[in-house]
Amino acid sequence: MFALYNSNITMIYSSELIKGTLKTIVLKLLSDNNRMYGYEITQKVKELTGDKIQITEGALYPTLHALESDGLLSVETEFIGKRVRKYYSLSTSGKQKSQEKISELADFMNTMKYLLDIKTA
Amino acid sequence: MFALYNSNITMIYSSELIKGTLKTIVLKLLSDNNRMYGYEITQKVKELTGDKIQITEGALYPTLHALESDGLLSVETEFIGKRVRKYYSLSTSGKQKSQEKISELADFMNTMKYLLDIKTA
DNA sequence: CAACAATGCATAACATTCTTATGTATGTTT
DNA sequence: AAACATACATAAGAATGTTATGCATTGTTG
Repeated sequence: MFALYNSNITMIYSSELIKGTLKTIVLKLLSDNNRMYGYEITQKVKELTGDKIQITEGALYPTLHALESDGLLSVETEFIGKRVRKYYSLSTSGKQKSQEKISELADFMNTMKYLLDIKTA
Repeated sequence: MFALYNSNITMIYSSELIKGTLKTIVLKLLSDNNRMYGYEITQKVKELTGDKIQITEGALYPTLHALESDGLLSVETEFIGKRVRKYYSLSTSGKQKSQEKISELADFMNTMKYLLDIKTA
């Protein structure tokens, strides 16, 4: 099940665009999904964006740790066979923060789309 | 002449959102306006976004210098009385690059809006 | 079954790109 | 004359990514 824009063209965004949006993406996915683990998040984002947004592990794991130490996420460690898996879910304050960040980013996207479309001449 | 979203609420975006979009914003304004100087760009962005996006000088001037040294912008220095003013305009390769960056950012915005709206449940 | 790819976590060195602070100078308004 | 706006510039520091590396387990394929 896919939902892609320009799925024929594989255009991976230049990385600097992702900056500043990663936390919000993570919070959004967790607000929709109740609980997810790190690797799952990277795959979900790839899937939902048709490979356009690829979250690197070097970015994701520190971000998850930061959100956790801010009290926005709680963690449950589980073992799948011998392999560790860490499930993250939103805390109460995480749910609050999640809504705020999503609203802010959505608003920002509208403003940016307006800025990009406008002819100021 | 204004065009604001939520003009009653002054919500300045948390700064990290701007990251990675500044070059594109500058290129976009220059593709619409033929030539502009630095201070003018900061004011135009403020005006167009209803104060939501405020470009700091510490970010803008280094960006203009970088775009210039990449050959994307050309400069003309003028004096208004005794005060210096540096007008920037797109070079030929700058016009090309401008279109590319605008397309990429517009596409990214669509993808992000999709990501934010979706219910993955 | 051996090799390779995928799953799953983690951290460190480095790069990029902002913010904040500071500096210099001229022009305008109260 | 003080304050604010215009107009440029740069440097120290913070934030947040990439790239590289490491380790271990599980699934797939020739």
